[in-house]
Amino acid sequence: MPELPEVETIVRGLRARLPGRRIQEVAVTQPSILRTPAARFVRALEGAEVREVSRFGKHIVMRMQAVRSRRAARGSPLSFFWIVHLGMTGQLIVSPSAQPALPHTHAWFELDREESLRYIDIRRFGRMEITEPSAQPVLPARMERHGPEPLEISEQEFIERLRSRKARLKALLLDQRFLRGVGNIYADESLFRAGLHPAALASRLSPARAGRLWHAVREVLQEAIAHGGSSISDYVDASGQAGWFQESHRVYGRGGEPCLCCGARLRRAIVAGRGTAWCPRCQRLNH
DNA sequence: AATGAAACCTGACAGC
DNA sequence: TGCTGTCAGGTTTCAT
Repeated sequence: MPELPEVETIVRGLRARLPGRRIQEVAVTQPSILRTPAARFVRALEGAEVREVSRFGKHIVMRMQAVRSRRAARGSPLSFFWIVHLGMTGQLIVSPSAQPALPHTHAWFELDREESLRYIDIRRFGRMEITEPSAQPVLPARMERHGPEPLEISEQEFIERLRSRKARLKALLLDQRFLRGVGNIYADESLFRAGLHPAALASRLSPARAGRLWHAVREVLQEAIAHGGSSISDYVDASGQAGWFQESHRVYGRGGEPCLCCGARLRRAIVAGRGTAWCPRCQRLNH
């Protein structure tokens, strides 16, 4: 479900309500969503305080201040990361505690002021974990292998990175080790805006065309964030509101329909293992 | 290094 | 009505 713009929208919502608050009670009813053993997960989070909410690619990263153990009562406070990946259908929503749990609610975090944070995930592809408490907590090794943030990488670095790879553009944009945060919707939308074919080989791209892709990716992601993300079926922000960038999709979900630019019939096929839509006239393979 | 397929899940929808 | 097959915003793992 959620790609960078959706996760960013959720993070902004959580950032407005969570920092400074303490988790009073944790209930996990579906432990398979956890990467950390359930007992350790619950023990670490109960009583811990949210210090900071941020995004790392498609991950929500919350820096938590650990409960002071009696032994470490005089040391400096320890913190750890609480990391959430929403998979395809995950939702993290702050609701009044009195509100009954919706179906597929797999974890419940009771806050103060009669509010609770719920984790809902129909398909259960999402995962949560916590890291070791430390004065200077570190992200899991798996995440350290991710590529740069698409909105932070410079045009020059993007062009070099792109042209050093042989894969198809679509496969690269989806590869989190190349760039972190782009998924199927924004890969297709970016390629359309750059006028590049999804199956074009990265190594054969001219610097100018690679630069166009850099601009297109930024533009699409920034516009999507400004529109609160794309809601296809499940995505909602931290207060349960849908986004509206799906109204601005130019190719995603429009296979068979006319191109908004030239009127040609948009194509749809599997590229890099994922459903892909593009305009055969605006996005040519041979340049 | 790159690609493809399969696995992990539920729900919506099309077709019969 | 109900069955079957296909598809869906993602990632990981394994074989080639």
